[in-house]
Amino acid sequence: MSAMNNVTPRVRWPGKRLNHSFFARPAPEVAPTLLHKVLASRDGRAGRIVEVEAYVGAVDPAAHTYRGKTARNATMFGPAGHMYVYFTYGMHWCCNCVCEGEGQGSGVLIRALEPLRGIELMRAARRGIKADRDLCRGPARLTQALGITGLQDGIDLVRGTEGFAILDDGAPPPVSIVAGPRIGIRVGLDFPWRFHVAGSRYVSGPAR
DNA sequence: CGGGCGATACCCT
DNA sequence: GGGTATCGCCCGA
Repeated sequence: MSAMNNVTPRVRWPGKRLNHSFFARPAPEVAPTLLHKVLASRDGRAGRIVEVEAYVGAVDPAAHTYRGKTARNATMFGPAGHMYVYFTYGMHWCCNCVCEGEGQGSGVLIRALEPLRGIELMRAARRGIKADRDLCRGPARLTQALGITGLQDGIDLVRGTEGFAILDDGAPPPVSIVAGPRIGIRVGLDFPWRFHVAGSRYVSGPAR
């Protein structure tokens, strides 16, 4: 019984993993195509992506990478398809997928999920919050629901060998996508790089 | 459903 | 030392 050291159950991915070239494009191009894809954990938790924001190094004053590479943002300058996880407001983790190519510092922040699977695990991770709607509505809520922290900074979402992956489960793309300014920033408001599924109850911010 | 407010620790100037 | 890619709780409607 040498497998006793791994306590976490591993389930089959509920979809097929995306390939590297999907992420190797400019973030504002990748972002809307991530809607209706699935962010999944190997322990069975999964949610459909319904809201994202693109951040682009060098030209985007709202991006963490705007002023160049630092210890905190190093992952964003790495290979596309990896996960950049950062800590904010003294208590919250948020996750992005790195886009374009190495050295660019661009990526897509995942802002909200519609819970699909492992909902009881999500509820436990979210201190028993009852409403499914509130489990993953917001970038820090979804990381908490899926168990994502700084430990996952830099993991490969394409190979999926480190516990998390982004999948295509065959769901059709959204019928309608809303683009607008990003949330929670003071600069870069002229870029319409927030994208969400029109009419989704699982999107953060004021309901449309 | 939406606004106001406090909590919190790390990064970078 | 200032600012932060936020959240939960409270309140009123």
